[in-house]
Amino acid sequence: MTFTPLGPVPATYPVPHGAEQGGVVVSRVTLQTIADRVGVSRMTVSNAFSRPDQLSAEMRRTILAAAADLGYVGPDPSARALARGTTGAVGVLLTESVGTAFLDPMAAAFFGAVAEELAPTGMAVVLLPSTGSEGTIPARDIPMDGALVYGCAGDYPAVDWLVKRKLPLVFVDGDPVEGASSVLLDERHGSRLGAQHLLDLGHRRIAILTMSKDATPRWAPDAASISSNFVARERQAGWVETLAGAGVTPIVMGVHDNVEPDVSEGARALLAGPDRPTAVLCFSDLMAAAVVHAAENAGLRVPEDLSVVGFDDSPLSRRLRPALTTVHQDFDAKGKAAAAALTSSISRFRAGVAPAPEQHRIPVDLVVRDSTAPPPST
Amino acid sequence: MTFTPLGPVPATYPVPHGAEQGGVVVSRVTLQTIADRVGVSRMTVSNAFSRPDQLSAEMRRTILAAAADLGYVGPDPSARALARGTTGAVGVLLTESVGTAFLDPMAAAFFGAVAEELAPTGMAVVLLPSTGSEGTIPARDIPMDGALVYGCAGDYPAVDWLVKRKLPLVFVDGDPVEGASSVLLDERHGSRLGAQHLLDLGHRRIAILTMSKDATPRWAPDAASISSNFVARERQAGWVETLAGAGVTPIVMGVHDNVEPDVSEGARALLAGPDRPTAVLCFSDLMAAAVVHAAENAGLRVPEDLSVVGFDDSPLSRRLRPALTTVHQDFDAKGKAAAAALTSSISRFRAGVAPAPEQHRIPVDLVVRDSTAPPPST
DNA sequence: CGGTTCTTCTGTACCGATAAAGTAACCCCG
DNA sequence: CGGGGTTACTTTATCGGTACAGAAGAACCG
Repeated sequence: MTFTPLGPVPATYPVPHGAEQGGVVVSRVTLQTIADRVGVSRMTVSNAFSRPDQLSAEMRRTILAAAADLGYVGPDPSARALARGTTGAVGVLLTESVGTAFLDPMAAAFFGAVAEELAPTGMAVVLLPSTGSEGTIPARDIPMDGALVYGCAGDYPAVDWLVKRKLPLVFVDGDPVEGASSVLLDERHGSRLGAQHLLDLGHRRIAILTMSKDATPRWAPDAASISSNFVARERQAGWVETLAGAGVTPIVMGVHDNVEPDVSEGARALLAGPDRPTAVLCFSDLMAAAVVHAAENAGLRVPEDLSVVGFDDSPLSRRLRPALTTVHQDFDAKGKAAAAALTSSISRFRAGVAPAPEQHRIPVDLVVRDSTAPPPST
Repeated sequence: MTFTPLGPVPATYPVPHGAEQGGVVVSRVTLQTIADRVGVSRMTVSNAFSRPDQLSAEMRRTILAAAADLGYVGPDPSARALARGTTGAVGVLLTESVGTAFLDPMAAAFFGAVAEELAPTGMAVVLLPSTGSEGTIPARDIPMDGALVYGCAGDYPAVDWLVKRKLPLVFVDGDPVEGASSVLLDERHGSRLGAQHLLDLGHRRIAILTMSKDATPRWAPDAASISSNFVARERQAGWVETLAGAGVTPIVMGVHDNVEPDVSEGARALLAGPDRPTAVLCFSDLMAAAVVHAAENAGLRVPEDLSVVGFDDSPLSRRLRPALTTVHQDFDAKGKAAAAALTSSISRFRAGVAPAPEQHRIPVDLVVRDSTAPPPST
């Protein structure tokens, strides 16, 4: 085998497309550069990096050495993405601004589980800001092989782009689009358990603290003002159904975002209102924590004067004093299921096989701790 | 203006590269397809999408209509990335497995802040699993315009790939490589404040609960076993320095990951050990919470029997009973600074200007709440 | 009315790779 | 010694765009 001797390399700062840099034009190192240097075809160099079984070990060593010498890192990811038709990344779309989504510990934990589960496949997760500006729309413009839609109402514009791109999609905690896979919690069952628990303890004056469409906390007696969010709707249905079965009509308070300070304000408003409840069913542990806090400030004891039920069983709920009675969800299982559904959907797509939507439903259960008790005996 | 009439479109499921699908070959819709249909050059169609000012409004409408009719969503992101040399995504590299990183509320909040800050520029954030398998290494293979390196030791292999790629980089909470920007907390000052606070209260038997290299909690009297992590090193230095100034030698306990259940085990071990301290300086609020919990279980009152100082001032610290004395850090400012440094670095790079590393140092301060008091008077 | 400047489109030349088919040399074997 | 099967490369044909330098005609201007 013959190849030209390896010379030194200009050590100038390379810029995209070999543009000018400090007066010196640096041509970027590509497969061809290496091919020329070693005296083989470009394809052989490509194979040295991407398909080692296609060439002799010796030639591969030679090529890799030349590449290292030239400061070549590996095939350009963008070019490879175009040529191969895959990018090695999947998107995650969030309804809320990405910032607030990460303030929700359950959401964060979910992403972690997804990313973790995806890591062995070598896929990275892209967070898609729903609201790109400057004319760029991430859901439309970012290269990706598929996407997870987390907690989004189906009518969301960004969801539309993803659908139009015909990307493999998995909907998590939200209404799925027809023909796509979904991973949902058994929300309604969970909220039924919570409501039944309070009824069993003897409570009759029960409040609900949940998500609403409005920007500021407000009384939300009507279904219309409940958040159009799938999760909020399902939980609401479970609570109202169960309470109605016992002839109880709940007081409903809605807040806009499941983050501080919204939840605290909502909790305060709820307890300050007329006809104070003896128990509160909360949309999340975060809200439950806020209610406990507000109760403390109002001189109420939990659970003696006020029972509080959370939702999620986040790490927070165990740390809190009193430890929170809450509905447990397995975010790890949720993340795993979502990641698995997505990868299977992507491989079907690549193989040119028709999509086969999967519907996963993650079970939940009630964890009774110290924040609930029978109502005061007044 | 003339153009051919618009006909119907085959409604078959398109696959990458116009591959075969159920026996029918569907050629993918590209700029050329639209150009042919409308009777203009491909370039004009490209301009209709990417540079509206380059053609008449009327022509643009016509083209967009034809595109919509053909089910064309927009220029293919991968192809565009190759041609333009930019991808619209920036990476975030984490030392830990991505999963555990998201269990740390401060880390999650930081990403949120970054993503939020980046959203207006239309950039998406890619989470890079440090350990891709199957021969793919995300740090090397994912298309991106720059990256944030979060809390990574400088000798990390994935960091190496990023450096070799000559991507614009910003190092956050970790040793920066030469020539790159960095965003760091004033860690040492923070830990000094915490230590001084305990000394001022009169404590002399003080323990440190921090990160170590070992997989299981253990006594870590020597500097060598402290985590090689920049943050751990800096905080340790601040604590030890300050305590040494008062002639106090701390008891040091190290845990491997800043997540449950590691921290709980470490806390338990610390309090169960000989010569129990009257105060503990913790690496994080999470650890502080674990110490408070462990103290409770051991029948100790906080702060009467044991003072606890956290680090981070996470939302948790305010909720906890007793509310935590801790070192406040502004993760929002950190995220904003990191995002800003990265975008500026990227635009320099694009312009072909030499990099101008920025060094940001985010201030911290001590927040005294209810978890610290003078030592028991025994 | 000739010259300059817009506006609006077109042509050419990449961007940096991969897939699939083709070719030449070699090896084994009856 | 000719045919089938490997191995090790090379050739050819894309992948789907964008940048930039024209070109042709309309508009402006003193």
